[in-house]
Amino acid sequence: MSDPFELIDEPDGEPVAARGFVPAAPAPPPAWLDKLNPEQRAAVEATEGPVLVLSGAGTGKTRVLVTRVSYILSQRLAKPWQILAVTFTNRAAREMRERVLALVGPVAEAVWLGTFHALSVRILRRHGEVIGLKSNFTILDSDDQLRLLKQVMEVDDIDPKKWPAQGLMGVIQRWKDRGLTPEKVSRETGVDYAGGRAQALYVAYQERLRTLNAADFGDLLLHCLTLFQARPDILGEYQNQFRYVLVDEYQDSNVAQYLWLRLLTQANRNICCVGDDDQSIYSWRGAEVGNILRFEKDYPDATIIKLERNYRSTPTILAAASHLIAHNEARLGKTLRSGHEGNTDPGAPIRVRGVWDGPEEARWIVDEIESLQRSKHDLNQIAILVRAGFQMLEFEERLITTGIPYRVVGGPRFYERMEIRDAIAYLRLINQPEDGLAFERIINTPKRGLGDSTVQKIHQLGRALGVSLVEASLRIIETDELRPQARAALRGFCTDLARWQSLRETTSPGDLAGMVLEECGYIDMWQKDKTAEAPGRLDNLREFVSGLAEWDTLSGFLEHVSLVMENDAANAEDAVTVMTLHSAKGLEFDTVFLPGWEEDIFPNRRSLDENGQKALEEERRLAYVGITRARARVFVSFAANRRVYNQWQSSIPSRFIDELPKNAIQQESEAGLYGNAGGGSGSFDFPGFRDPSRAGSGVRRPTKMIEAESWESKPRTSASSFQVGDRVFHDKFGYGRVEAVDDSKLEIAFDKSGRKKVLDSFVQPA
DNA sequence: TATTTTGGTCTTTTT
DNA sequence: GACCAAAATA
Repeated sequence: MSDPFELIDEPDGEPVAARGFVPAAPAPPPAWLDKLNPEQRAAVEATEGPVLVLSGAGTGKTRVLVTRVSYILSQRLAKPWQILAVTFTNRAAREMRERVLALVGPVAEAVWLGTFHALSVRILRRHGEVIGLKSNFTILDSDDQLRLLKQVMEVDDIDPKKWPAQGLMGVIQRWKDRGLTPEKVSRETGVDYAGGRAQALYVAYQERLRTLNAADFGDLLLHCLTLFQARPDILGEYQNQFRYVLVDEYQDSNVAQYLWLRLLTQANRNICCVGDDDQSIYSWRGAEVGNILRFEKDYPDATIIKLERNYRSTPTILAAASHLIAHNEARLGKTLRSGHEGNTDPGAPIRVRGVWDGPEEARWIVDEIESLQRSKHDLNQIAILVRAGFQMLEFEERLITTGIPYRVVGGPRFYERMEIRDAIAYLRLINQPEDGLAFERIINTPKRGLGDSTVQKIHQLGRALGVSLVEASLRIIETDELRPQARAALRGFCTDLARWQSLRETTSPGDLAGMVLEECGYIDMWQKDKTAEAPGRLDNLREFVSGLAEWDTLSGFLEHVSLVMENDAANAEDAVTVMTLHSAKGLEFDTVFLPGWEEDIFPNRRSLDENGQKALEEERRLAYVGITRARARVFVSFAANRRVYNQWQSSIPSRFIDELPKNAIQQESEAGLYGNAGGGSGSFDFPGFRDPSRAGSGVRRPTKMIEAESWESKPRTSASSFQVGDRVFHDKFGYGRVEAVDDSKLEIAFDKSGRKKVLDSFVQPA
């Protein structure tokens, strides 16, 4: 790629002049600036001083960030490595990098661009010794964290039934999110966990991490803060280096990230934060909307720019989203309006459909996808967005049976599979012998006759001598502590490990991994395994090894794995996307399906129970995010019955459905289900559901639901023990009389709630 | 030590 | 109903 701005200067290490930098000869404004609207352009050109860009959905937020970086480079306001651009997700970082590269060329490679976590790692790899981390430290995933914490709690005799490790993990993580090291935890919420020992356990946990030369996710930020505070000289270097700082999705930053930014920017204050309070959906993870709300207080001289022109969605979709989000009270207040002025086409209405149950919902959605496919729609432009991961299964099944290609984002992740984690554990141990968690994971995988008792002994010795498990193993095989069998096996393992370690310098990671897995017998183990999933696991291992070939250092690969838990290859082909609403933020599609709009699912019950009104508003923001992902078509659906675990439960349409403007939606319900078969829209009631008192009027006699059911290959449930005319009682709806029986589905005229379809397992004879 | 059985938990969202 | 961890059994 050409480089019109001649920016590939050799790095000079030290910035020429930290402040008052004026380009010798200002370059003419690049042509791509003209493609911006006035607000966007203002946000790009306001390079000096603090800037807050309040950017509604689809208003060109990423474009502003990308252009701003490019602008700073093209105007020679800074060298590439003097720009710090922070994103929230790896995907956002990748996209931003690609787009900046496209605008200004390969110089952009040198920009410090990445997630908070990735950038923190970069800093810690360099200066970690200050806070006691060697530069090859391991980053633990949540699995390892939990395992480690369990060990710590066990030492302290905490009853895992009473105080689950997961709970303490949450407490500690929230502390870390707020930038609290163990000493700083005082009267914070959560100290009374585990009978008031939470803080002591936090201390112990951090100590264990240190001896393992490891850090968890929260530590990456936290250690940076400690480092900056302990060594003003190092902080000063970074402050000097980063002349311009840009932050994406600022509304999702937590306290630790806020402090991180503040430390790095307090010298020259050229910070530009972009965010949207209406899309703040991570408070459960410690995000503080307060950060964006207090920006003006922190920087009284801040320039504030609002982006409200939406170029993504049809006016109908915008109207629906705006109407919905207007139900929230805590807002900075922005109004989205269409960026295409004079456009008279409002676009298709949002289709809202009620169905009988989950499988029916999946069937309807996939049918719609098929018909879109027939009319030549790009499958990549279609997404099914669910509230929670478990909802995805239903759609996957249906997509598989119909043969429509799909991909699941954020689903079962490649690197979390057991065999992959095992393989990684081998590599981790080779890379970093102190990694005791990796050691424990693989010491007896494949089986070497080194069971619990042996591991316990190694542990004991290790703790007594204060050395790593590998070191302890080496010592213990020189003694008679272990039985001859175990001793020989352990000796063999140690010898192998030493040999692999020595090969690390001379062998590529890919070759090394292949060799290790072969020699340790891991491949063999799965080949001997006759279970159904064994071949798949071998495939995964093969893919794993070949994927490794792209890396030239082992540590580089391991870092990638721990920061990017997804397998980002193999994503090109035409496929429908299935993912959670959370991971959909920042993306856009022509067509979006939003299933499961039912009370307790969406808004999520647990969330509401825990955080009440605040949570409801966050759920509503999530709905807003979902709708605004769509350019042209939105489909909302809800089912009258859901299977939860093994039980059927009847459900009520989500309150968010009522919050959509009636003139923007087209309501449709399954024949017989809501009494408006034949497609009359107009009224936005769902008789018999929302307003039981009116259920009687206009309810057409339900047609049989078997038609749909017969598609299922599942065996029929045995016929109901109820008969027409029986008096029954239902927990939710009270007393009633059975009007019709269809397998296990009953149609019942309830005395108080009108006529409903329910499953026989929910009623009892009255 | 290895395998089977039981019992408990899961379904909120992720770097 | 599926998955995991701990307990019981071979």
